[in-house]
Amino acid sequence: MDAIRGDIRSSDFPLTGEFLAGRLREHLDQDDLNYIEDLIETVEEHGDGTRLLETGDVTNKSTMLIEGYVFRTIESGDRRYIVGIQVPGDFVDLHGFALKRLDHSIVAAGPVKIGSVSHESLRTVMQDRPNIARAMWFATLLDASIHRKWIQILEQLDAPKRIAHLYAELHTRLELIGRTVPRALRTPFTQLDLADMCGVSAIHANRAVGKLRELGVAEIRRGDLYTDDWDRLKRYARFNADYLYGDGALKLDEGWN
Amino acid sequence: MDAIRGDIRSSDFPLTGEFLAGRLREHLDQDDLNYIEDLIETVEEHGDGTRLLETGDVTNKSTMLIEGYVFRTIESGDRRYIVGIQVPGDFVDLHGFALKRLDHSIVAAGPVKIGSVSHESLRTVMQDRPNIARAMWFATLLDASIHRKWIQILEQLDAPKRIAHLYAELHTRLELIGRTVPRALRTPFTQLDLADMCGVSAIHANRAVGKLRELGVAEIRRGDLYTDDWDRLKRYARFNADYLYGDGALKLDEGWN
DNA sequence: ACAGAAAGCTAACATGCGTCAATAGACCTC
DNA sequence: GAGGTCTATTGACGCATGTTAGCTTTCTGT
Repeated sequence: MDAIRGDIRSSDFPLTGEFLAGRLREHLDQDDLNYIEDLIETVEEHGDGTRLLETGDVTNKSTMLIEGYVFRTIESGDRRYIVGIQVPGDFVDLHGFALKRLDHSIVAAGPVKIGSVSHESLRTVMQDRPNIARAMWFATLLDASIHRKWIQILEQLDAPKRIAHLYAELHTRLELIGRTVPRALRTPFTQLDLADMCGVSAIHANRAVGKLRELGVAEIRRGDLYTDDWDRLKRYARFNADYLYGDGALKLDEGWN
Repeated sequence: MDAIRGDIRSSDFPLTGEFLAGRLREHLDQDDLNYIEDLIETVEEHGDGTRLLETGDVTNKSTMLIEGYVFRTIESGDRRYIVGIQVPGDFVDLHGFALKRLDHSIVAAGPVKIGSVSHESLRTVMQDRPNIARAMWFATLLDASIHRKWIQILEQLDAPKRIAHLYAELHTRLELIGRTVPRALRTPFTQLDLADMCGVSAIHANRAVGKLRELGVAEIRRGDLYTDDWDRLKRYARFNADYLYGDGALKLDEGWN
């Protein structure tokens, strides 16, 4: 009830359903997808920077991102560190269903549309729809796999390559939900956002963006990336998409329940 | 069957059960713990550096660490990046139960003792013991929380503080399973291991260890850390244990099944 | 159209970290 | 206990990144 804060611009409009359940999609049939759509009880829009969930919050519902991007952030000192990004179709706080309090905050990156599912409904899912429950567990494991990749990226790459890798990852994730356009990737990220994702200062993020431009790898303007050659960008960033399990590596062959 | 490689030094000896199920422990009763102990079908010992599981492996059993430490590693270029550490009582590849292939490797850090649970048994657990299934899901969510903290640490701290934070985390995790000694924390880590965890060169890890010594924060000799003042070390590393959910933040108050 | 605010850009200098080279200490094997 | 190997250590130099300061461009609201 109080977990969602910020300015609500409108609410209660229809879901497209087009990409609903995002990466869970290929593991589920139409019946499952309808079932998930029915779980969503309320839909809201929020503006840029809205703090949707706060570190330490105890929730009684979970949030699915329908439109836009959100950041997972950890605050320390007086600075913000971005530890993850979610794209449409992702549940942003499924872990809040099993863990009492949240270990990080969720902040809107640009305008967002979100749907809410009560934990009570999720409990019913766990009971009645093992397929969907399994797909949801898969989704949290996929988040963990992405976290591990981010750790490696921070350990291995310099700032320009980190930024390139970030966009490469987003491009692949958006491809998986059919949300890409040919030669660009549009985001509302500022250079400060990029800096907070890459663990560098805003000024150095600016240098890094400049280097990508200079090298001809990509042109980034106000968050929007333009490139004629995604393959080159991905090679430059040493990007390998395996960790995103785009081929649907959920074990469904052997029913558990 | 072939997922476990390396030199097996002995096998088939009794479990102590003392810390069995590690961080799951406080969420389970003695009956549950006995049940888990019975799940473990084989116990093996392996030497330092043994590659227990390989990126891309498809497994039909999951591994619990009983003694020692293991690294989660991602290899890229010709270098190894450590993206996580497990301590006794942790399942190291529960995600291999839901995901077809593994996104990273598991390598023994020093000598280890591990137990194996078949995925067939786990399927039975999911059906018959919702309490335990829940605790296992919790364990994978806790891993994700630790991953997020590592991301933040890499973004925020310099090398000396990263090393201090690493030992602070291990100290707290070992406390949770009753495995600490007063003024020290013994590990088999080399400075190269520390470097691969912190994303710096081995030489810089050496400088960082030197700085901790110089500052009087801690003395690290061949992986073993000595300090008279854990609080000071934790303050120096800006360590806050909340992300480890040591108070047992699993939502058990409302049964799901 | 204008003014203020937010975001992007540039330069100069300090520090963290990588690399190379060389040495010293610890452990292992015989 | 001698030799070899792995690990730890030190110094010199260069690049990556942080910090401060100031400036320019773009957005936004009126």
